[in-house]
Amino acid sequence: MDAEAQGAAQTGEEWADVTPDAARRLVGAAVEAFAERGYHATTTRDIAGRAGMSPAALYIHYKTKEELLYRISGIGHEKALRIMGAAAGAGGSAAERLTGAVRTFARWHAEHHTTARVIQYELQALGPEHYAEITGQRRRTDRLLRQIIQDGADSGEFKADDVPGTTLAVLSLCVDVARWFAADGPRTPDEVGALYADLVLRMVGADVA
Amino acid sequence: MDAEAQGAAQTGEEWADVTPDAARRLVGAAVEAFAERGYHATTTRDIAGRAGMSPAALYIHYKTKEELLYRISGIGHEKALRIMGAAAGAGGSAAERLTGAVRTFARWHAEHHTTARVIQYELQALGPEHYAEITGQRRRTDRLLRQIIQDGADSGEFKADDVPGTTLAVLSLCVDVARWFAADGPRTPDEVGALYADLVLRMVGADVA
DNA sequence: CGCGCCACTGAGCGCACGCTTAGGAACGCC
DNA sequence: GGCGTTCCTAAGCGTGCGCTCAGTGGCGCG
Repeated sequence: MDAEAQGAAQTGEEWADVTPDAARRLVGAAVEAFAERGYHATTTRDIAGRAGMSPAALYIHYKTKEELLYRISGIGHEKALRIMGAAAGAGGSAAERLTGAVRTFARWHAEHHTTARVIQYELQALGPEHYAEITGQRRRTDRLLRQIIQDGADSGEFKADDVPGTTLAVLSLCVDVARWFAADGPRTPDEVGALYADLVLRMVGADVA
Repeated sequence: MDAEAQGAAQTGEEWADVTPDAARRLVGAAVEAFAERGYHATTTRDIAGRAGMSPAALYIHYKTKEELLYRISGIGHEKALRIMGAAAGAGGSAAERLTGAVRTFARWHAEHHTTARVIQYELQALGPEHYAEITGQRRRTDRLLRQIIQDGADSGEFKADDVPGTTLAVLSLCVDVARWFAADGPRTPDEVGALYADLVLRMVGADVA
């Protein structure tokens, strides 16, 4: 499965590598609840209920409610990092790599908008050391994208005066997809990815095909 | 005071038209607290404490904690709508109007990032009818921006294939400033406005000066 | 069959929440 | 001074939270 296909594939089992089964169901239930109402407005009773368990069962698998958020954030950000890494490591011109990166990154945020919402907008609920760890993961993702844009600027392929600023804008654009995207809306994740890749290529001053 | 200056001016008294004084202090305290920790993680005791009052004093001026958020959202969105309206109503080409709109809108979200954070990311905490009302205000802002982009597309000034999609992306970009902007960061609100105006002009395929 | 193991439940602890109520200080007005 | 109004506080009510713990059912294993 190449980087392009990875984003769209298997919406079904996003948490496949969480075991045992009960722990996985809890993660799924928590993501749903956190995305819908926010971390602080979600109760452990609600999470356990959605997973078909009693409230006490949650604490067999996770020490606290915060640890659930931490696990979700870790797995989610790792996935985001892998997507960006695959795009950055692919061959081709800077424009081709940027197109791939934005298309898959934006598409992932649309496709998995519930997970993305949680990992992008509920981070502040993490404890300080967990927060710092996740922030580090996020910085690595940023760096990969910045390097692509820097490459294009260096080679003259892009006309970007402010590489860090442009990187920030591109990431911000992709991440914010998680906020507004609705599964029953007029756009498919694929369409969002294509639109955003096109818009971003213009932003960096590449020749649009 | 013209539309361009309006955004940057008087960071000090953002809530000048809230009276009496105690009600205004409560709004200020609530915005600070909501922006820092989120609506649900903020307690009425915390808000009252920041405003230098006892917890009970809050309920003299506001019926519930939710009403505080509603008032903040209403005033904030009205301000955002006025900024966009001033830019849309200004004279000049579509490119000039779009530049002004993005510059002031993005700058406002940077300058007032605490307020903006609350009104853009805590809306879901509102009750259903308050939420619907605020959503209406937001749709009016969207429409103003879309019209500018549509004008440019119609006149051939812009090359935008997907006007609603481009509008969505531009708004998303500006709004998300509130999420990442830090007052002690490397960029001033003016710089953010200028950078974003430039990036957006490229996005719509206008000739960049 | 008997035993140990362990995921799980029912009941509930202690706490902090949103919000209420009774009462009082400060002030304007006659 | 007497009185009403406005704005506020101290105290606390009822609720639902995150989390705990003693006990249990069902399973694998000899």
